[in-house]
Amino acid sequence: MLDIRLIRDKPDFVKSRLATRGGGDESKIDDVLRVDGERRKAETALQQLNADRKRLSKDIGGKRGRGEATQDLEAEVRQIGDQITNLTEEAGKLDERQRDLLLQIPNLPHEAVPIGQDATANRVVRSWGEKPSLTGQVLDHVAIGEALNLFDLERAAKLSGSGFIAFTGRGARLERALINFMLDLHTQEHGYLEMSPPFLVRRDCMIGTTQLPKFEDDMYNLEGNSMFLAPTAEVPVTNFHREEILAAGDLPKKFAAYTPCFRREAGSAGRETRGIIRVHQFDKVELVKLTTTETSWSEWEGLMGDAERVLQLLGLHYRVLELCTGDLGFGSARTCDLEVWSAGQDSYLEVSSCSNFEEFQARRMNLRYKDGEGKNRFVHTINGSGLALPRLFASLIESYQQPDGSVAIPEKLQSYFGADQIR
RNA sequence: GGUGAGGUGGCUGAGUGGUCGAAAGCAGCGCUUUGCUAAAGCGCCGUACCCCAAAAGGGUACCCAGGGUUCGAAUCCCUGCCUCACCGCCA
Repeated sequence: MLDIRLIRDKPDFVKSRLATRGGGDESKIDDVLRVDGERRKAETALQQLNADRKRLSKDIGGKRGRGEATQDLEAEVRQIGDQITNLTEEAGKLDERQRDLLLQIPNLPHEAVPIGQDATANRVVRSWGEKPSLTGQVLDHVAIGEALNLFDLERAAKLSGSGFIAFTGRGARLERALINFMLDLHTQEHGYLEMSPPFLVRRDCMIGTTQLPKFEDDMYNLEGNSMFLAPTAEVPVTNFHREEILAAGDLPKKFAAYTPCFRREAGSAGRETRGIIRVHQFDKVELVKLTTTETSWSEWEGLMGDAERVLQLLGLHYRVLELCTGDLGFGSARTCDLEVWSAGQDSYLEVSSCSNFEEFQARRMNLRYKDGEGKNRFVHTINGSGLALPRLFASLIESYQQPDGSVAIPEKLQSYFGADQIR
């Protein structure tokens, strides 16, 4: 959520930054300002009435103590009370309307974000490793997985419909090995605190991390819409300290969490849906940082490096893509995607989005910290997956497929997997 | 699911209808005095929002949340949420 004071003070700046996203959101700024003006007017009038009532009520108390008549005063205060009732309702509605509007406005892109309309303007920042040199027929992950019985898409569909996966046997073991490998790496070498959070979260949490109100159609909800299946561990983990005031000395806080993720993927049928690339439920190890204003950008770089390290240790070729303004997520100020090479698809595959939200999420969560001067400031939130499992899995078995149909296991993973190959 | 107890400022903890935004203590900050790793005294010490061009200053709201009673609610009533304890059920 943007700061209403920033919008009041620099409306043109806010509009021009929003305009770079190309979503037309800048038109909402005038609406917000109009409602804000009305709201403040109502609030000021209301406060005057409250002050009057307070003063007169005390007079009544005093007069009664002296045995004086108070009927006239009481009638006056009663009348003020009626006005207060009406104005309170009006002010409340305006306040709610302002909040609704603010929740619909995306974050301002950071000035370093390349300007562009869509994904074609995204910029490759760097790449690591080389595409694997595969000899013989190159299979995609579906063919490999089916040949080696690593997962069963047909039977998973029998259970839950299309878009679900069941890992089986060595496939399940490999997935688990990847999860354990990542968690151990992030907690033991990168200093993250492991967390195993609830997967079901309240509506307020979904608002806090910007899934709601805009993207409700993509979320699974239960219990009469009051509980949601988390679409990413970002939701429970980032909200963990919501409505708290942290000490600056306790920041940054770094969390690593493995959870399943649940997404309806409404409207994405037919897009990138082959195999296990886009499913309704997938496992992911997520990284979340809560930082101060001063350190958030270096922490963002660091988080990205931590996620990249997984790919490096697994020997997977990847590239880092900086998203342009038009492709940036709703709440993000700046995002880089990590994309691994998919030999089977002969293209890159997103496995992680590393985003810095600056204050945007913290304002929604009311998550603050006390800085060195004792002032309360909003925490900066950063997250990125480290990484989405099915896609990482797909890239891995495609990259390490052997001419004889087996799959080699990277050295770092062997102790977790318990073997050096799958055949 | 049942029964009981309870939710007050960073913490402890007073406060049962009127000058209570809230005693006191602890913690924290500042000053003074004395001065060997400290003590004493004094002062300050919540958050949000609004008014004001801004500062100064002023105001309103907030004692879990939402309603209600009342001229007036931390205080009385109702509902909800949460915490704790015990019982029941259960992986």
